[in-house]
Amino acid sequence: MAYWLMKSEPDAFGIEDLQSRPAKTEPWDGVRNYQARNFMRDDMKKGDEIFFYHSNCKVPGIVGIATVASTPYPDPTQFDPDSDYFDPKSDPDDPRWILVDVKYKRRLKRILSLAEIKDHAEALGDFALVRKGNRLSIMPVSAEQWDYLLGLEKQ
DNA sequence: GCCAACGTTGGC
DNA sequence: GCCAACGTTGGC
Repeated sequence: MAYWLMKSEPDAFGIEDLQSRPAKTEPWDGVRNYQARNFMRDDMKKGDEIFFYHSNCKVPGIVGIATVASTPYPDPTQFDPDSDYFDPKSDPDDPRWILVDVKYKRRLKRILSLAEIKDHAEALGDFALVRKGNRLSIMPVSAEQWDYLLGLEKQ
């Protein structure tokens, strides 16, 4: 099993929104970055665990845990002219944008803020989240990093 | 609201 | 294929 971190802006879609969805599950649509897409398309497996991260907000940080709840499939919003994520260049016979469903598991007992995570950058090793200029919205987390961060939750 | 960092686009 | 211009991300 692999571990991931996925960013979302709480103003648009936060952990509470995921929790309140039917089946607590939501298609992770709108990803329009190839590297992030490739993680979903090529590497994610059903049951993988995800840190749910709130970005672009007052206290950015990890707020909960979700799981990968589907195999990869085409993001329907790319073919919807009314969607913000419509991509006229995407060919329905060879869809450009692929997503997975994400399912709510639990909230953390406390937010692990980006500031706190940065304080532990050394122990976390080469963690994409705290790399300078990082803008990836989906990134891998190693088992060691996962365990370390969950350990912080209890402190 | 500012701006640094980064990805994408398109002219040449 | 280069690279300037532009748009977006996301912390602060």
